Formats: sequence, C-alpha cells, structure tokens
Amino acid sequence: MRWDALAKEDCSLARTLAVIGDRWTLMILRDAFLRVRRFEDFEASLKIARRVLSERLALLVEHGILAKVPYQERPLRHEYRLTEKGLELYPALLALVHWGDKHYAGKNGPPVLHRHLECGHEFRSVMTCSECRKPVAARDVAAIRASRSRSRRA
Amino acid sequence: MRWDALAKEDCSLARTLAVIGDRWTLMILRDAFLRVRRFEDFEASLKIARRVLSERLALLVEHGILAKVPYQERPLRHEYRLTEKGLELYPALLALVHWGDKHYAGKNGPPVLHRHLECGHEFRSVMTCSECRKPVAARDVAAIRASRSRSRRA
DNA sequence: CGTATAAGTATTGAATTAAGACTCATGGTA
DNA sequence: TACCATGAGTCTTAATTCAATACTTATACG
Repeated sequence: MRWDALAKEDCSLARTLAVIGDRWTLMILRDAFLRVRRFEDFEASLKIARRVLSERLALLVEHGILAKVPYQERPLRHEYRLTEKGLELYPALLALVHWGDKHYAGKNGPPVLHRHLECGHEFRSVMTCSECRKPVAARDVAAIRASRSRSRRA
Repeated sequence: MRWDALAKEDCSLARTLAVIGDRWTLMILRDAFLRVRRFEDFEASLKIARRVLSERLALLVEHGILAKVPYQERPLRHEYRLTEKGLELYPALLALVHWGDKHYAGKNGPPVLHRHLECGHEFRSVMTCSECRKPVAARDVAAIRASRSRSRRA
C-alpha cells in the first residue's frame, strides 16, 4: 500500500497516520508542544533536512493542525502555532511519552516530567472511560464494527 | 538526524518513535489489537511488502512488544501476540483513533466503536491525571525538565 | 557595500520501500 | 511417487523518500 492510499482506508487510525504518522511529523509536534514555533528553531532542534521540514510544516498547516501566523512584517516572518485541532493530539503524544518513560528511560529517569496545573502534582496520564470515568486498559475494551456502513476496521 | 539516532536522544518520545514510530509499525499494532496474529494475515490485511513486514515484526519481537509463539509443530508455525508491554500502547493508539474519529470520520461516522466491558457503554478515551483523577487537556500541563541530569526534552 | 538573519527552494547521492519472484519444509492427494 | 498447496519467509530490482549541503530572496545593520 502506498503512503497516500492510507488516507482512503476506512479506518480512523490509518487516516490519522496518513497525516501525522511519519517519524518527523510527530517530532515536530513534540517541539510544537514545547513551544518551538519558528522554522529555524525546528530545524536546529530536530536536525531535520530543511526540505522535509518545510514539506511537513506545510502539510500540518494544510490540515489545520498548525497555523502559520505572522509575528512581524517587514520583513514578513511567520511562526507555526498549534491550533485547537493540534492541541487535541496531546493525549496521544503524552501517552507515547509515558510509554517511553516507562520502558526506555535511562538511569536518570524520565527527562521531562509533567505537572497538572490544576492540582499541582506531577502526574502520568491515565486513560479513562468517558461514560463511567473508570480507568480502562486494553483488555477491558471490545472493538465493534459500526453496523450501518460497510466499514471494515478501526 | 538519522532514524536510528533517534533512539539515543534523551527524549522519551524520540525513543518511543525509534521503535514504533514508522507508519507500518503502528498499522501492524492496530491489527494486533484487532487480533490479527499471523504473518499472512498481516500481509493480506495491510497489503504491506513482505520484506518490510518481516523486518518490522522482528523489531517488535526484539523489543518485547510482540511475542513469537508457536501454535503448531510439524510444520513449525508461529504467531505474533501482544505482550504486556505491547498492550500498554493501547492508550496511545486509542487516543490516535479517537482523534481520527473526530476529525476524519466519513459521513457514516467512525467505522469502529469501542465498548468498555466493565460498564457496557460505548466510550471515548479521556485522559485524566493520575493524581487528582480529573480530565487533563494540553493547556493544563507544564513540562518540567528533570533537574538532576543534563536532560534536554520530553 | 558587505554581512547577517529568517525562511525557504534546488540538487544530488544514499537509504528505504513496493512489487513480485523465489525458497524451504511439510502435508495432502491422485 | 509426482504434484500441488500452505505458511513463513528471503531476494532482486525499480521507484520513492531522505540527508546534506548549496543557493535564493527580502530586509536590516554597521
């Protein structure tokens, strides 16, 4: 299957990955969440090829995940900021980070901790059920194909 | 930066992506969560090049995310099953799926729904704080560099 | 005028992927 | 026994993508 054919799969994960599922895009988003905003700062932080960076930023803007906003005129300069849609990726990113913390942290422990501003504590993210509010693990979930369409998977 | 150099970054997301961050690996894991287990079934489901599939499966096994277990002898045949470590990726995957459901579902709505077996309802995953149990969004979180080491990012 | 900065685009050689043919061990069948 | 099928790969080659670096454009600074 081709990369761009993923977007046409009837599967929300495939469609998500068609947009953000390459290795650089997720690293760009990590930086964006850490408040990196300018082309050159992304480049320096990631050591990414400029060509790839400009292509990925353009794709993220096209999808409304980042917004390109001018921060000065004369000379015109832009920065890339997360939109609401982009901010909504945070749970996914944080879940990946916490998985990495658990399984691949070096001897100093995780390099970055996360503080919940509301309660003031360092925390891990816990996936819970939107209906009963209890924590949910993989074994607690059944995937159900939506019936009315010819859908095939999640 | 090279792909394999990612693993050496002092960043849990980079290290996570070095293992599972390519487009095929995440699709393989999706299938694994949907109980696909055999080489040929992954291949048929994903239309992935066999070479790439065998390489990715080997990497996942090497990292203890999938386990290769024999399901028959004579001729010896194996299947690939999620380990505990692999199952722990579920929150990240489900967060990506729900993001895709929200932003890229077709007119029929999401192709797969998820039922929480404990309470019996269809649900979305909600990221909550391990300490105060309340829902957390991106703006509620501060990233803090761990102090004792020369760490640089999350 | 010469240099610097921000944000790219262009070029080229290296690495990765896609598609499909081939292999190997075993088992069933005519 | 000869022939075909199955599962799980490996091999080869051509297409695609990526890395590294040079070049471009607009403006400001000294």
